[in-house]
Amino acid sequence: MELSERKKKILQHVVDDYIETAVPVSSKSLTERHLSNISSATVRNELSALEELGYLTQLHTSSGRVPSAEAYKLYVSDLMVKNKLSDKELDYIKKVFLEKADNLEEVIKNTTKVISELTSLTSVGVVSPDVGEKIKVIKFFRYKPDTALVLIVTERRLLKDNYISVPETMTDEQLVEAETVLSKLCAERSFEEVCNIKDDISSEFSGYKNIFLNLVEALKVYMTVKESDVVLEGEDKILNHPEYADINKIRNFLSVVTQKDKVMTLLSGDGRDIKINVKIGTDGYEEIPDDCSLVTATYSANGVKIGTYGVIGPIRMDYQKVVAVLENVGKILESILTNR
Amino acid sequence: MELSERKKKILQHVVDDYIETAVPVSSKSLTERHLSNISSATVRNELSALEELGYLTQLHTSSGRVPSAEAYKLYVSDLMVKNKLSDKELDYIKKVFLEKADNLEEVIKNTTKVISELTSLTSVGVVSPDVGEKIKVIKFFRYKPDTALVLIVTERRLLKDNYISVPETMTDEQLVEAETVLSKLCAERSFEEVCNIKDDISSEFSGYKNIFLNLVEALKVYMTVKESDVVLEGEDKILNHPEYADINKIRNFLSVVTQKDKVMTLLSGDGRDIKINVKIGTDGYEEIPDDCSLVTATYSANGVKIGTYGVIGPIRMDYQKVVAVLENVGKILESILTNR
DNA sequence: AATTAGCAGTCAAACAAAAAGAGTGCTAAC
DNA sequence: GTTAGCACTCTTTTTGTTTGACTGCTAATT
Repeated sequence: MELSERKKKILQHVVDDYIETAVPVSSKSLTERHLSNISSATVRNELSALEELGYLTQLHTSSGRVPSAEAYKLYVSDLMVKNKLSDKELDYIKKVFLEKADNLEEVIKNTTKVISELTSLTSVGVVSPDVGEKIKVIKFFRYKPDTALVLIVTERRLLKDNYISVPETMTDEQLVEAETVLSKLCAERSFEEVCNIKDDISSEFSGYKNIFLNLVEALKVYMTVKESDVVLEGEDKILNHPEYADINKIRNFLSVVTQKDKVMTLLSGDGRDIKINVKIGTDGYEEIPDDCSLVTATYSANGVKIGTYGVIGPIRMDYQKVVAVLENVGKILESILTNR
Repeated sequence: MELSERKKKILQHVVDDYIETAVPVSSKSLTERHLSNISSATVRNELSALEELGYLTQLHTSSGRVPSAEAYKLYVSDLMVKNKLSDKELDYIKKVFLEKADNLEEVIKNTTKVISELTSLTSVGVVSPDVGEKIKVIKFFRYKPDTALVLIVTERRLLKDNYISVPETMTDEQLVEAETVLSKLCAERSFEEVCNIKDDISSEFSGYKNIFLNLVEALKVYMTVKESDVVLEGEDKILNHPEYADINKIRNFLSVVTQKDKVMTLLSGDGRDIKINVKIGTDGYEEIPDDCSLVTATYSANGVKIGTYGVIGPIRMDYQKVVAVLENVGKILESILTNR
């Protein structure tokens, strides 16, 4: 059912005010602040109707109204006035991204830092797994007699956190040889493809079968999101929100947010095309406390999805600001990543 | 002034009980629980004297006694009975350290995880900077036309988080050449020494002066503690302590603990020989909230200090357990690191 | 001289009752 | 459809009272 214009307007003000003050919104305050042309009694009737429709709730019979999860959803999709960031904020974003960042990981870290700073919320970022990434070069670096560091250069980043064991009997020359051969084998293929050529290794490569199998294991690690790919920033920001005055709520929130694996499943869920994605309330996601929202955006370079970033915080968050920040950061981020 | 045996005993019980219950300790409870041979009135006299001496405080005139920072210090150094860990706990520690860990960083992460788990406190770990470390090999890996990854193998670890820029005009062969030459130059010298040979580069090396200068910059990064060398675990554990029921206290604590640079300065301060180092209350350390303690231990391999680890938490913490955990983890850690 | 019993005094915490205040819902008039 | 006005509800704040856990002190005891 479509709401009347007036209902929409009133609902918008309720959400606006509630986000601003964290106090249940009364009919009187609405007329005083925004609706001087109609009486509080009229507003009361409308509020009552909006409650009937499921957009508002009351904590008790004689309290003001609080938006429901449904109301927030409508607010974000329809009601909310899109905000622009101040010049100061824009400058801040630009400044941070001007800093030297040699690799994707640093860029993500900067991103979450900026977002958390500007929104005063906990921010999360994750790099998508490398499943479809094309490999450019593979390099082995033996630094212990039986262990070698694996370096993998892909289109977008340099992976360097994996080790394979090599036979101590293998000479350095043989290892270089293996490197050359396997690099050739993998070049221009995606992680997925490389993992699937397990069986038909031609005679040319057969001497390095063991190393290759180790390599495949290493690749697999990068094909699912790793904990180290999840970046969190400002976990403590939640403490500044009045509705989190209760220790148990904080504990609950932190227990979600400090477990990176939980955050991973949260973020990996949405592979949709929508740029900005808002999950309000549980929305069926068990991982989030039901008074939380998750607002995320995906970023891509040259049309390929690189990762997801966003904020997680109380359902009563400043969506105007959050969306504005995510959009602006997104723009800058994409331009940086595309020009690499 | 030396305390009488009886005073010591009473003080010990007060601290024990207070650590256990978090409730101010009364004369009656002391006689009931531990001192059935003397009357509560006598204990009251002793408590009063101990308060006079600065070891105990009262929250208000008719409350039980709470240990002062001084009392905790005395408790840890003199009074406390050293505890042994249960077999279960020992097994747990051993199990964790049996897991494969290819590098020092992973070992530290495991260490902090174990400590936080067993003590229910926030634990911190930091790897000492590499100032005096001897370099074994240096490797450049060009992964973008103008950027190369620097790999440095030292006695204790593989450093791989630094990039230098190289002229695009430089061929891969020249880079390998530079690598060989500089590796030779640096081998068996410490970071410090390498940084100081800036001037007298002999003609043999002079062709790579620029690269060398870049390399020195990279080395310098490892000569001070970096944020990524600081590991924190269980930041949320503080929420389980009853004296941290106040949001502001939590905020205060978390603001220290989430800023790795603050933790860095905290941990880098103590280069003393003492194995276990206890800082109770502020003790002049501005960084710690004054109702917190920091208990740390340094670990070394083959006589060289490798880093520091420990716990940070409320002044009322289970020092018996903390010390026991740190000592046991320390033993295992040193044996692992020494045998590498 | 050290110990102890006993008691008065103190203070926080728990409880209860009352008052104040903010809002709504409803009715009747406009 | 809108609005004024009032009764009603429920929270929050205030105030007062009681209870109980301690201590400190004094005077008696060992």
